[in-house]
Amino acid sequence: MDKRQPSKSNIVQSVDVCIEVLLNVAKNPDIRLTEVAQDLGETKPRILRMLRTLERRGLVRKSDTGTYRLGTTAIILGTAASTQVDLVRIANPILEEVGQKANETTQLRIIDNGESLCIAKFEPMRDLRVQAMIGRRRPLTAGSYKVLLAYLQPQVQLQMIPETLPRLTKRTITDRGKLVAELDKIRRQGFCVSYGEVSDQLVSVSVPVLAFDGSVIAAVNVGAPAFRTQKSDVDRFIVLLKEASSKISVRLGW
Amino acid sequence: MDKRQPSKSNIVQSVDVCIEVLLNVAKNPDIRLTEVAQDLGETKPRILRMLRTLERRGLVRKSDTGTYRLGTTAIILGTAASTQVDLVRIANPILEEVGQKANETTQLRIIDNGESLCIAKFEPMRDLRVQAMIGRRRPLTAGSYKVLLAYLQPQVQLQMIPETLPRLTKRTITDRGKLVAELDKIRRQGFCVSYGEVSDQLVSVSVPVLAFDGSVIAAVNVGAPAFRTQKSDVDRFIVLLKEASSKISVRLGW
DNA sequence: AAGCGCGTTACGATAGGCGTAACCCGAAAC
DNA sequence: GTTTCGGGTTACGCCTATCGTAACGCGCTT
Repeated sequence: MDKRQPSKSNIVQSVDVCIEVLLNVAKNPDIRLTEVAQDLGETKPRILRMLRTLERRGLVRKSDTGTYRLGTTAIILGTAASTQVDLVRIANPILEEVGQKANETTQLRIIDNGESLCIAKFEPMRDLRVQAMIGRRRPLTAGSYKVLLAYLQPQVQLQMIPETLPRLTKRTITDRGKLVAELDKIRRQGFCVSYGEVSDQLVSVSVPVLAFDGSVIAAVNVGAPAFRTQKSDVDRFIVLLKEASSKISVRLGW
Repeated sequence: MDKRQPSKSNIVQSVDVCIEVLLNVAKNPDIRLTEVAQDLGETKPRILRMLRTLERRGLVRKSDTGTYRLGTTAIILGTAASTQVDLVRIANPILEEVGQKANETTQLRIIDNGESLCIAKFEPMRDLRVQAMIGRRRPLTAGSYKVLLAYLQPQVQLQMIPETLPRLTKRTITDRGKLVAELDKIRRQGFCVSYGEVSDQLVSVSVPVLAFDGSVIAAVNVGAPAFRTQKSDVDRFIVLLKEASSKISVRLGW
């Protein structure tokens, strides 16, 4: 999969390492110099230079105990980004609308690096709700995020499905054949409902967001606790999500 | 101002340039390679390598017309950052609370590079409201953000005040002597109200967030259209902001 | 056809950045 | 108290990653 060309490349290695450092700090708040160096297999002086450079620009901040976190410049970058990435900018108000109507958590997910990645979300104001998190990754093969897989070209699809399917709960599909059959069914019906495949006691409904040529751009999703979700609710979610999906497609320019 | 030490430095220049590129793309969405190179006074091949490296990691995205925008990784970085920067994480719900009660826009601003910088905000749900933007900078010498200046050490304060004060509206203070006197008054009363100093027709109220030692960390702010803001409203805002400020101070650990 | 300007590639020269080694310092160990 | 350890930091000489020049392709305008 992840084939990085051995040395022949037109990228700047030190910059690339520095990005790794930044992402590492993002993932592990309050990490120390030595840990970063170990994680990335680099030397301490090198990482120190990188962190100092990042700190000077406010991308990371060093606490007085010597640990590193992201800094204010990263916040600015992020908010700028969410207005610049069309998909997110357009989907955000729509996710909120669906979330308000369903009174449950909604998400926008894309395929990234063989996984599904949450890039926008809405959580309703109620005590008990599904927790979503921008940046969180999930396998493509479990839960209703399977829709992302279902609309790929067959050969791409197959190479996205790993040999062994990770089992998250007892309901997770772990047989490749069964999964492919399920994907076929999803494509025919245009949505996917998952009962406790990712987390027990959670229902998840997803609908694909399609481009003009039928290729899949993203998935919109409602997640809810199973105990308060009737069949009729699921049906309602599907309708809401289908509306949302086509609204996003249109506003993206098709 | 912008003094970069000639060569003696323990930072990685290529990384530093790359950050400049990133910030440049953030500020100018849909910018082209050549423009970036010109803006930064660098050669095109160099910037091309940088952009490619950033693109590979999803920090920027190249459109099919050859323009660059921030990418999804930047969004992830940003949301991670806003949970990692203590001040922002703590202030956000408090800003929302004040904003709901005042039914006007609230902001959290810090001193950054001789300017005031918005790092968190809340906008109420009403048709006409003050627009706030994370990342937007304003001079320290105009508007109620003067509170940030008012609580600095006198000598630091003076060196933050430029020779000539930028005039934004006819109400902006442009005389250094008058400004210093005003700052003294602000420090004594503990807040600052600005009527149309930054934008005509806008009222802005700010209260400092202080550390245990009395040094200023940030400012919390309410901004509102003048026509619907009575003296009594301003007084109410001041009370709300003072509560908010001390709540933030406490939750920061003092 | 010629000219322009953008993005891109190739390549040889060089200085930027690398790792090694050593140092500092506080905390833990003894 | 001294010693040891491990974190962070500095110094410096070698080397290669990275740079800029120059040239190319290509689309659009003239």
